[in-house]
Amino acid sequence: MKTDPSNLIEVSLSLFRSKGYRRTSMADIGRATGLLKGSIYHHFPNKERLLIEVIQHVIGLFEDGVFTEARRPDLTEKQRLDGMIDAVESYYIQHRVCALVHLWPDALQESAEARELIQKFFRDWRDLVSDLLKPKYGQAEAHRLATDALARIEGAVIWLQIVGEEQALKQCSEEIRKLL
Amino acid sequence: MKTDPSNLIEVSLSLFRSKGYRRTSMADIGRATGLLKGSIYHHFPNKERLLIEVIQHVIGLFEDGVFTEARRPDLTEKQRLDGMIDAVESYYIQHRVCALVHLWPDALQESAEARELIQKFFRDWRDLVSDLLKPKYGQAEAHRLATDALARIEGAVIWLQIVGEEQALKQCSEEIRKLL
Amino acid sequence: MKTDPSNLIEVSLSLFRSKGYRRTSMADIGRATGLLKGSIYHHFPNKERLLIEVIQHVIGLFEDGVFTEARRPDLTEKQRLDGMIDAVESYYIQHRVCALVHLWPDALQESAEARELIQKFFRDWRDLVSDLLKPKYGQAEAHRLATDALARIEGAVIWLQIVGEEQALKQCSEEIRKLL
Amino acid sequence: MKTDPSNLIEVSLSLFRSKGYRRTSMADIGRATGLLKGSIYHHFPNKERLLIEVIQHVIGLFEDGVFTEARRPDLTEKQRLDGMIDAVESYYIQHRVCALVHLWPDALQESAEARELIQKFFRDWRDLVSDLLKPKYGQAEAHRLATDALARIEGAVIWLQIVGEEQALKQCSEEIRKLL
DNA sequence: GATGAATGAGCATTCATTCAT
DNA sequence: CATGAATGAATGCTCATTCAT
Repeated sequence: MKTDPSNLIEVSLSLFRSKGYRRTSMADIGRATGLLKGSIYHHFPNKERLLIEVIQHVIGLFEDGVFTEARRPDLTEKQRLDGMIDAVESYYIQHRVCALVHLWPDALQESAEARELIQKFFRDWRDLVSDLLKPKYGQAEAHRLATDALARIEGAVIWLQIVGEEQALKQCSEEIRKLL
Repeated sequence: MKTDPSNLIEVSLSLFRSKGYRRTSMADIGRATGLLKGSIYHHFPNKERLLIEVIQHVIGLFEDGVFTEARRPDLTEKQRLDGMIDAVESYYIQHRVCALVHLWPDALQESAEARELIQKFFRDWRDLVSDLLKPKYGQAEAHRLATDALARIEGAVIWLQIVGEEQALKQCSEEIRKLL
Repeated sequence: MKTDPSNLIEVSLSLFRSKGYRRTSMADIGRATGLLKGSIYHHFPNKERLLIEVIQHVIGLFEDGVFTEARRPDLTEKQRLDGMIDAVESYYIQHRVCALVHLWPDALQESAEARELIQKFFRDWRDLVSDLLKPKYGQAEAHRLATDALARIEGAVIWLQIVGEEQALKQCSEEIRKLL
Repeated sequence: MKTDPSNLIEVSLSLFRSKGYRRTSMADIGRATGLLKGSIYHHFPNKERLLIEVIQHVIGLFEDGVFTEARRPDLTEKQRLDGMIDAVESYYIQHRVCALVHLWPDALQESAEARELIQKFFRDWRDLVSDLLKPKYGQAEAHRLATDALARIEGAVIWLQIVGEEQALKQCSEEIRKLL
C-alpha cells in the first residue's frame, strides 16, 4: 500500500472533487488509500492541513501543466496563450469541475490559509494572462481583458458542471484565443 | 411566537448563502429564527424539503425581479435585455454570491429534486435570453450567445466572490448589453 | 369526524396491535382519527392513560364475547367450555395477535397499572376455566388444567403470529374441548 | 479498555431481555459496557446489526445447550427428548423470558433479517422435535405433536413471564416428556 | 372542544481527533 | 509507522406534552 503523502493527497483530491471537503471523511480517505483513518494523522496533523496541501497540489498541477505553457520564453505571446487555453480546455473537459472553486465554500469557512491560497491562485493566473496581453493591449486594458477571460473560463466550467454542456467552455476558449 | 414558514425560508437562505447547506445545522436555523431545532419540523418535514423550498424561493425572486423584466411586452428587446442585466447586476453586487451555484455541490450529493430545480433554472434563464437575441441573431447563434452570456455572468459572480473584484461583473454586463 | 373517546380507543387498539405501543405516536393516533395530536389530550391526560383504557377495552371485549359465553347459566359446563373456545378461536384467527401479550413488554416498563390489569386478566380467565372444570376434576386438578389450557392458547397464538401456522391453535382448541 | 464484541452482545441481550430492543438506547448499552454510545459503532455498524447478532447469539446458545442435547447419537429418542426438555426448562426458569419472542414485535417492524432468523429458529426447533417423535408417531402426527409442544413451551414461558407462575412450564415439560 | 405552534428531552448515527500498543 | 479502540461533540430527526388562540 502506497502510503506516501503524495498518494494521500491525490486520493483526497479525487474524493474532494467528487464529494466535497466536508462530506469526505477521514475514514473515506483511509478506505481509499488502504490506510486506517488513525494512520492519516502520521502524515497530516489534521484535516485542514490536508485541505491546504490538496489545494497546493492542484495549484502545482496548474503551475506545471498550464502556467508553464504560458511562460515558455521560446514562444510568441500568441502561441503561449493558445497553449495555455489548450491545456485549460482539456483539463476541464476531463475533470468537469474546478476543484478550487468547488473547495472554495469550505475553504472560506474553515481555513484562512486555504482561502488565501485560492485567492492568490486566481490572481496569479489572471496576472499571467495579463502579461501575455500587455504588449498588444497595454497595462490597463490587458488587466481588464485577463480578468474577464478568467471569469469566463470559470463560468464556463460551472456551466459544464451544472448544465452539462461543453459548448460554453469551447466558445470561451475560442474567444480568448482571438484576443491575440 | 407565530413563525411563518416564509421567514424560516429567508433566514435559511441567508444562512445557506454564507455557510452552505451542509454546514448549516437545523440548530443554526433555529437559533437564527428563535426556534428550537425540533420546532422547525413543524414547518418542514425535513432538511431536504427546506433546501428545496429555499431554492424555489430564490428562483421565485429571479422570476419576479429579473425574468419579469426580460418579459415586459411593452419594451423592445434591447430595453428588456438592459433591464434584465441591470436587475442581475444589482442583485449580485448586493449579495456577492449566486446562491444556486453555492448550493450546487450539496444539492448534487443530497437531493435529486434540488439538483433538477437548479439545472432547470439555468436552462430557463438561458432560454429567456436566447429569446431576446433570436430576432437579431437567429435561433442557433442566439442560443450560443445566450449560453455564453449566462456562463459569463456566473463566472463573474464567482470572481466577485473569490477574488472580491466587481470589475468582472461590470465588464460582462457591459458586453452583454452590447449584444443588442 | 368521530372524536368520542371510544373511537379513539378502538383506533389506538388497532394501531397498538400492529405497531406496538411505543412505536405508535400520538401523531399516528391523531392522523388515524382525524384529530390533531394536541386534541387527543382533551380526551386522555396522557399516553399511559390511553394505554390503560385500551387494555380495559380489550378486557371488556373478552368479558362480553368470551367470558359471557363461559358464564351462561342455561348451559352445561361442556357447552360453556365449547362456546368459550369457539369464541377464542375465531377471535385469534381473525386478529392473529393477543393484544395484551403484545402490549405486555411496554406495560411492564411503563405502567404499573397496565401491568396489573393484564396480569389480573389472565388470572381471571384461568379461574373462569377452572370453575368450569372443577365439577369434573376437583379444585386442584381443575386449576392445573385451566392454567395449562390458558398457556397453551397463548402459546398457540404466539406460534400463529411468528410462524404463521393456524394448526397449533386449532389443535389446542380441540384438546381443551376434550377436557369435558 | 479492550471491549470485545461478544461482551457487547451479551450485555445487549440482557438489556433487550429486560427492556426490549426499541426501548434500549445505544446510550444504555454504552452505559452498561462502560463505552460511550458513539464507540459502539466501532464494533457494530448500526443498531439493527447489533439486534441481529444478539439474535444469532441466542440461537447459538440454544444450538449448544438445547439442540445438541436433542441430537446426541449415543442416546435413544426418549433420552434425547428428556435431555432437551431438561435444558429448556432450566433455561427458562432461569431467564423467565423467551428473548426471541420478546424481540419479535420489534424485529417484525424494524428488521426483515431479524424476523426471518426468529421464524427459522422456531421452525428448526420444531423440526428437531418432530424428528425425535417420527419413529414412534410417523411423519404427520410427529409434526403435529412437535408443533403443539413448541407452542406449549412458548405459552408456558409467556405465562411464567406475565403471571409469574412456574407451574405451567413444569406441567408442559412433563407432558412433552410423556410423548416418548 | 379543537387547533397548531412550540418545547425539550431523547435517539441513532457520524466524525475529527487522540493514543496506547 | 500503523493499528484499532475510544472519545465527545455535533447532526438530523422524533415525540409526548403544553398552551394560547
